[in-house]
Amino acid sequence: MEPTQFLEAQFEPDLVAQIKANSSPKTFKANDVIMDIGLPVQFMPIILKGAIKILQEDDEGEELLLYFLEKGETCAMTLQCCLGNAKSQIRAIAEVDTDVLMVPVKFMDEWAAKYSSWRKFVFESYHERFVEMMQAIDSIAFQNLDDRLSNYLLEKRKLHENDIVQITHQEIAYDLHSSRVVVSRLLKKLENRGDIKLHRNSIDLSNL
DNA sequence: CCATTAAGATACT
DNA sequence: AGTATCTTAATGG
Repeated sequence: MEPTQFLEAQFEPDLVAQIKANSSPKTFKANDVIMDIGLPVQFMPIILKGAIKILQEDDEGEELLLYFLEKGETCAMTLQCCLGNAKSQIRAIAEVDTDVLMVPVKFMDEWAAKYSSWRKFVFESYHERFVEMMQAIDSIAFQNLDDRLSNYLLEKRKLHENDIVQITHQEIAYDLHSSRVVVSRLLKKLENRGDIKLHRNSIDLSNL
C-alpha cells in the first residue's frame, strides 16, 4: 500500500500535490534523535510509517514522556513553533524505524489560509495531542505506577508490532519517571502473574 | 579469563 | 514508592 495514501483521504487533491512537491521524505532508524530541545524548528514532520516518542525535560534534566506519534500524525509542538518562537520545546526520538515527510514550516500559513482540510488537520492534531497530554498528566497524578507500567508495555507492543520488546528496566524507569529497582519489582510481579516473561534486554509480552 | 552492565536481592526511608 | 548498596548473571572482547 502507498505510504502516502492517507493524504489523499483527508486533503484536497490540490493540497496533496503541494505537499508532495514541497516536502522531502526522510527515514530514521530506531532511537535516532529527530528533534531536540532548543533547536530551531524548520520542518513539520508527517509520519508515514513507524512511531516517534515525544518527551520534555524537567529542570533537573530528567525526561518526561509526553506521548507517542503514529502514522498520519504530526507534532503539535511544531505547529506552535510556527506561530511564535521557533525553538523546539521538546525532544523527538524515533521509537522504531520511521519514515516521515518533512514539510518546511514556511508553508503552514499559506496552506492554512488556502485549504480547509489543512486547517482541520491542524486543529485535530492540536486536539489529539491535548487529550494525550491530559491523559499523561492524569496518569502521573492519579494512576498507580502498576497501571502505568502495564499501559506502557501495551503501547510498546503495539508500536513495535512485536510481542517481544527490546528494552531494559532502566529505560522503562526513565520513561515512567521511576527508578530501575521499582520497575524491576513491578515487572517481576507481572511475571509471577504469568502476564509477561523477563529476559535480559527484552520482555516477552505475548500473554499480556 | 576479565570488564561491563542488566537485573535481582536486601535493607532502610 | 524510592534510594543506596551489594550480589549475580549475561555478554562481548
